[in-house]
Amino acid sequence: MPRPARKRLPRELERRLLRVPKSARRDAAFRKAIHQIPRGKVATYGQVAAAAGYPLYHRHVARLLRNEPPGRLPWHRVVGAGGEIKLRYDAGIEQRMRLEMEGVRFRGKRIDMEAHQHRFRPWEFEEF
DNA sequence: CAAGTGACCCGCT
DNA sequence: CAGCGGGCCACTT
Repeated sequence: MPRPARKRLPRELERRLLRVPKSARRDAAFRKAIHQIPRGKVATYGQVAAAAGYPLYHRHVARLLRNEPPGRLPWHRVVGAGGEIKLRYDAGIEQRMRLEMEGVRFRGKRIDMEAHQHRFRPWEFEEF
């Protein structure tokens, strides 16, 4: 008896489910969320994580941004809770300047979140 | 394998 | 407002 032909999953599905590590899926979701933040708006690490479907993963968003090669993501639009810049030294200055260039206004050390909070649309992140 | 660490966050002093 | 502790999870030591 010939071996019954084994059904093969569609390539794309297989790649997503089997080949791609979980962390890569997460990071992709994080990047996607960060790309959604428009000029002049900001979101916190925690909000990005939650919008990407991974609440509690705020630290991972930070780690991604730290490792990500510069130039691809609008990294400066991701801030700490309450609109606080978490980067230190020069990096912190740069982030603030980039935001101010986009019209983001600060009250003291913090961003005026009332005015610049980005609201994610949940349905855009229902994965696959 | 345990302990420490981080572009975090929240609650409580 | 500052500092501390606990929580979180992956990575490093």
